[in-house]
Amino acid sequence: MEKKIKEKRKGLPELKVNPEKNPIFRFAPNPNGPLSFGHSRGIVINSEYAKKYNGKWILRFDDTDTVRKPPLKEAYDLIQQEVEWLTGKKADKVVIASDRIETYYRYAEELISQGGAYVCTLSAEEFRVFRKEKTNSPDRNRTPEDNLKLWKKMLNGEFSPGEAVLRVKTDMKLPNPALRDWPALRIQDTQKNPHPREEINSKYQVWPLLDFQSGIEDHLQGVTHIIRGKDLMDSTRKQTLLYEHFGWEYPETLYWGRVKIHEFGGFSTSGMRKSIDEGVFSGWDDSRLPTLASMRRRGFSPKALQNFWIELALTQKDISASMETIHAHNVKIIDNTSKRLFFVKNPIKLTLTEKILNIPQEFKTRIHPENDSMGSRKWDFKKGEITIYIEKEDLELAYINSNKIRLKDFADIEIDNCQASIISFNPSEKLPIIHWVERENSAEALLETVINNNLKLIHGRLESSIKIEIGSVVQLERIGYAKLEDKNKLIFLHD
RNA sequence: GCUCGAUUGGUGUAGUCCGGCCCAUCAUCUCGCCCUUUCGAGGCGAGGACCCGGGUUCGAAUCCCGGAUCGAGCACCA
Repeated sequence: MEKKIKEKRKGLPELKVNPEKNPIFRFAPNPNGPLSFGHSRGIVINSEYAKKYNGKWILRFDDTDTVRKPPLKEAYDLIQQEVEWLTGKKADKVVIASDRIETYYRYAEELISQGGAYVCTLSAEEFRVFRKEKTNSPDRNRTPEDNLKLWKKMLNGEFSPGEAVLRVKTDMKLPNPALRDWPALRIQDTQKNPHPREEINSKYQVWPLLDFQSGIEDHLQGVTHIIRGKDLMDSTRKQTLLYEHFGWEYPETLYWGRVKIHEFGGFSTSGMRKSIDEGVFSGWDDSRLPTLASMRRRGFSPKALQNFWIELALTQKDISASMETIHAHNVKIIDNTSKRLFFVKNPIKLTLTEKILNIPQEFKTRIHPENDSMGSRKWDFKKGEITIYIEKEDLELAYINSNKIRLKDFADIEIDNCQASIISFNPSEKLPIIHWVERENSAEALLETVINNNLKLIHGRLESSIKIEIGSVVQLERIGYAKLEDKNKLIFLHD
């Protein structure tokens, strides 16, 4: 009698691994743009598993469509940088499909020679009828020799796009229509649509399709586990059929479901690319875009994204998550190190006089409320009278509190027509607490944020008592977290 | 239409293989309260779920049958 211990699983589920060899994972984006937030799931999951099982993971650029999803030249480098940012290190290996076209050709030829593939000269539309009727294409019975001749013609440019395609022989009676004699390589007019990588350009006009390229490459790289979206389930089945022709063993395969983020509408990489070109967005790192570039720019911690995806784990369920969850993860990481600062939006100027109580020489408060080791921030005041700024909205808040309000960490004041005076240093009444700045200890600053899906620059005054490094994330008290992008320029992260 | 796949609180997730330890886990969320000179963080408490219908069984979130719903694929896209 064995007592079964049920322990709650935390993090990623266990994988079937062969103890004899270290597993190899891969993530294969199309470099038709930098990475989107959605891509980060594939990177996090695959790299985490590689780490967990002491394996490797390969970053592979599946850049084999020069017409509909043309690769973006800059994306190759950008993606590698983003991967490094997200995982904290470079991918263990980088493979570019367009560098390996001739390898794919060799396997295509081998498959033709074995009678496992044939050149089909039916148009896509014509073939659709055969697929539907479960009948063989008239080209299916050609000998391997004849197919090889036609294949050479494809390579020599004797066919135009759509006139010939290499199909993997499966079985036209297969219940799943997607699997019936699926296309492996097709012709693209690379004169008209050259590959953006100069070394490739118009060099090839016969290009593998995803199922073929990916299937061959996974085997060549010794990939042991494929973890990808469930939209690629049929791809697994197609590739399994291809592996049977070659006598290869298909890797362990797992899937994740679709993810919808409430706040993001439907963005496709190609759609974003178009909008950026048209000037609708300022660039790939526009705050409104669900790209890694945008999240990185705003100051998200890569660790937060990792935790988010690990928590969602690996299920085939279609899920719909909210940015709030990601924010919650991020706050946990950044809060402890984020310096507190006052930023007054739409500042209203008030003169603080000594009508009731005198103004002290200085103002001092902690940089972080719980973390004393971060020290304090201090403002020196001139004697007699100083100029302070509060938010317009907060002035209204004072009006509904008999013109009284509490300046955070400082004093209760009474306001009388742009003149204010300290009525108490201790919180004497339950007054609303607001943030504020003093003229000599603050500077004009801009806060970039998104309002109603528009980019807005909010003018304000930022406390200048402590030096904030450019690129670091601070908490603007009562507003939210923001990153100092430049001197006197902040970009809003989240609240 | 055909072929896959999924279905646990508002949102995610654990448990489902090997039925009892599950009047169902954890996180997020919402609402209270506490602490705090932030609308931040923290603490405490509360709220809220096994898609439906049958069956098997002493016992079903878990096994079987049927249905519903959602999603994906059926591209010379990835």
